[in-house]
Amino acid sequence: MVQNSPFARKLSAYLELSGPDLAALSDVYDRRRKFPAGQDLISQGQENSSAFILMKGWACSYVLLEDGSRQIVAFHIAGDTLGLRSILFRGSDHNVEAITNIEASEVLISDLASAFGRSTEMATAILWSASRDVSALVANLVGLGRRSAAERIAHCLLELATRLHEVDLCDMHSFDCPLSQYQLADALGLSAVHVNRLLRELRESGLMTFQKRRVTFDDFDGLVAFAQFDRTYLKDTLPKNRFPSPKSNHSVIRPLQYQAR
Amino acid sequence: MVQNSPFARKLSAYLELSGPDLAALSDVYDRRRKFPAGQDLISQGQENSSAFILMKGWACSYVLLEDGSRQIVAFHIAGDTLGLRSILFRGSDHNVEAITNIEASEVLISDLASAFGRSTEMATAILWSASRDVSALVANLVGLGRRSAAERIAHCLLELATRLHEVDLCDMHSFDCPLSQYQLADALGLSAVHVNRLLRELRESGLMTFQKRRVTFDDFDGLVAFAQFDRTYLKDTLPKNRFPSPKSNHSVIRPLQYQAR
DNA sequence: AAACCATACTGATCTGCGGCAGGACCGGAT
DNA sequence: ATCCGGTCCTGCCGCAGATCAGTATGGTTT
Repeated sequence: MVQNSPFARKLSAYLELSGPDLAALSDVYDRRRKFPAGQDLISQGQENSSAFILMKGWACSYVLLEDGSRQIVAFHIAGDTLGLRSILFRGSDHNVEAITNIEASEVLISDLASAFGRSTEMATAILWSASRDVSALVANLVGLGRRSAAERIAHCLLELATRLHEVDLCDMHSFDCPLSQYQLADALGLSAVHVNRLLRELRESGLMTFQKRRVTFDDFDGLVAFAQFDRTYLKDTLPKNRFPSPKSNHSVIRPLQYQAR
Repeated sequence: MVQNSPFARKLSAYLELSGPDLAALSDVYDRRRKFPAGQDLISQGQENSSAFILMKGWACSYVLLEDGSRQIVAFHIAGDTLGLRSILFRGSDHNVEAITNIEASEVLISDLASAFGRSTEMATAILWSASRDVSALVANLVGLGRRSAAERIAHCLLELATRLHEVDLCDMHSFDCPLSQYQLADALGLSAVHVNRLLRELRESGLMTFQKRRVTFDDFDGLVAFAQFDRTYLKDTLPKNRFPSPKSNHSVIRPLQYQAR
């Protein structure tokens, strides 16, 4: 049950979780909460905000600017951590909003401390997981800076597909996507109108279709080429297995076999 | 000596480093290396790449795209960590280049493990430091998505000034800046030509001057308003002091007095 | 001193994308 | 059935910023 949770599955790409590790995670899962679509879980400036692990549904992190425009920083799906930075800071530097109805487990700072105390590997696994999120962030930043609008759209949806695939929510041909064109625009630094136009162009060129909350890749290879999507992008972030195995007897470093999944 | 290193100073905003902690850091500092301006310390795809702590000079992280354009992801100054993600991954997902001649200390994965094993606070302090870097990344991403070119330039230079101020390399009125207009353009998603024009406009409007490798804020308050620069931006990332103090007797959590510096 | 190269700087022209305005469609509330 | 708010879709116009095509300047090498 707990082993099958999306977060445990993510971490287990890095190390094999032991019984006590899983028990610690299940403490967190007991603090499960539901939020309706549209509600903010975390607000900018809010002090002592919580962190969460997203169990079900979609969410996004975003920042509001003084002029009223907003920039979505990341989309989150099952297994992602939400607002982990915030619990280390005095106040949150971003908002997190539920896109669909969601279920999320609250993570207390004491959970983090106990996970870190549990074993060096556990601490490193969490740092590793956080680092993957940073890699995604960097990829988005590069897109915003140097890719055309159409490439950004294609890239974003390909990346989402890849991440959904990791938690078995996408077969790499099509997936259900609850995002509105406005949300896509806010994530990609575009206007909703322009997103609409480009989606039509992508559809007419036979590369992909995004209609009725569903994304379909009509010409996957063509789309990958068009978006200059790096298929190895997630593979590069696989863990090294040269971590020295120290005194801890809780966890066993798992050899590199993640690719075979 | 070691206490005065820029990285130790950064971490000591979070916790008071104990003797053994400092000793561990000094091991790292023994592996100090020099790199000439223009050289890559870390290359995209490179396996088993190292991480570094930048001791002196400027560097930047960047990504190259297939079409030859590049996006600079972050500028690094003294005290910043370089390529920390890479040592957790199989290959680096970005390049790191020396902008000036630099001195950097190599960080081995065993250093990271031993720092994590040292104490829960040490592990959390490193996570905290990494989280601050992520916050800066998010701020850049927001700028690329939603700010005008001139705002981005102003914002970027104000942010650099703030960070330099933290390590006593800037008096918040002017600072030496080794960046070329090309590098600024690559960081802000602009063409060098346009950066040049906008720097002239900023100069003519009396807000700031960037000439001869030196940035001067002619009208600091005006510039802050123009760039919508959030002065509290770094304050929000100050540590909480509600971390539970556990078994470790190495380090003492320092109360919140960082602002008073 | 000549040659070279990197960077700074400028003007003319082109274009990708935003802004606005308006219409179609749909599901939910009354 | 009617209203209403949200989302999708389209056409037109204007502008921010890219691209091209240079000149100027200052530092380094020979």
